[in-house]
Amino acid sequence: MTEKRYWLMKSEPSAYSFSDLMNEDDSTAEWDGVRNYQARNTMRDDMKVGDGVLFYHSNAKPPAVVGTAVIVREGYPDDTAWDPNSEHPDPKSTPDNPIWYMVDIKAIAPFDHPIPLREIKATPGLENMALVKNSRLSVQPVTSHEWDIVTKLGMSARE
DNA sequence: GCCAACGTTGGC
DNA sequence: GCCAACGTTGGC
Repeated sequence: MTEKRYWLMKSEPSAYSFSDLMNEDDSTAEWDGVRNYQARNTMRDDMKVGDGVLFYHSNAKPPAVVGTAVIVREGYPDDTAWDPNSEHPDPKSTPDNPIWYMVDIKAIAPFDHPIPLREIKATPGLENMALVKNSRLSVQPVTSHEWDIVTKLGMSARE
């Protein structure tokens, strides 16, 4: 039994929001369309069923962590890559030689209080989050300590 | 293998 | 809308 790990995944809410995920059958969706090698490697090699996910809204007002999700299927080829009608086709990727991978995630719960990036930057213990350090990575690791702080902030009732 | 040009991300 | 940071492409 390996230790449960934690991740953060970004989406622009205008393209796909946490509410969209909640509205899927079984609150579950394929996380397709990722075309970045580092994010690909994370999904293909590192994410395991049961790992926790912070769902982050980028390019939002304000940008914020808005809820939690869980990995329900481990990395498998992203078939949208060889669909010319998909949003991110990549003719170099084929069923025999897939380049891009995806996972399935399932929504757990929206935060009572979304945590804006501004607050993450100002919270002791979160200043080293990949979100702050490398703001462009769309799938990134989160430490268990960071997970505890963020979920506690997000789920607790505040004045 | 270097690196300039270019495209994308994403906060502000 | 601006632009910094970063990744990718492609000429050489």
